[in-house]
Amino acid sequence: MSMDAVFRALADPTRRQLLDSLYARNGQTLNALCERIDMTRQAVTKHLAILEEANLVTTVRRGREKEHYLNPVPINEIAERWIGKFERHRLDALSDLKKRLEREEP
Amino acid sequence: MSMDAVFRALADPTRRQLLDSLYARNGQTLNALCERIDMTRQAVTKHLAILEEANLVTTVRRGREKEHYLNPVPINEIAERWIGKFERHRLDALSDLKKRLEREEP
DNA sequence: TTGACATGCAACCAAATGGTTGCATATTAA
DNA sequence: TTAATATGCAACCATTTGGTTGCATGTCAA
Repeated sequence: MSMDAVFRALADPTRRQLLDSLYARNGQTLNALCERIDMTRQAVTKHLAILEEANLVTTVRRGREKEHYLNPVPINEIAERWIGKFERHRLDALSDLKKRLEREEP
Repeated sequence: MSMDAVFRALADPTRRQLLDSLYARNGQTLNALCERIDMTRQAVTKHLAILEEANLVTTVRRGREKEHYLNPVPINEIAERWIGKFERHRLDALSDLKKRLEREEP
């Protein structure tokens, strides 16, 4: 699996939306994924193909349907590339704090 | 800072190389960054502008030079988007194991 | 002050990208 | 078997992207 394909795949907002959709409900079919996106089915198919090639999505054929599953491994490798392990814990803590404050303040 | 800009910035291999370069040695000037890349200075300038817009790189003007610094915060946010906190620890452990095996085996 | 050095800006071009339409194939259910 | 459903493939097009060249501006050092 080339990291190049992963980054290219993540570059498009529609493809990120697809990942979000699968993160919310894993194993959706092509038609199910299309419903939430204002775009032809063929366009969505292309996006899914790119996500599959990047190994961010895995598919299982089930009869005439095709189920899509999110694979988080490549995303984790991105973080590991530019964030030292020690620093990462610090950033996570910071991010947690920020979220907690956002929930309380407004 | 829009996540859209971050993903777009990371999509290009040259820009990722620039981040790698800054991860190795922070605070490099434009000319220093150009040395390792087979491309005109103007092209590199454009790439750095995109990284800056995504807030992945911060710059400090120092006389006639401009120093570039890596900002890891947006990268951490990517990981947090699609990886649950619990799952992330599991993935990190897995990744660690894999790295250790790779070091021993060959 | 003046020449060399470091960076900035803009016009231009080829290639990649994201979308469309049209048609083909395969599976399920009546 | 046949009609409806679910997906696949290919040609085509507008826009974006990544690179170039050429010239302008600003700063340091002799």
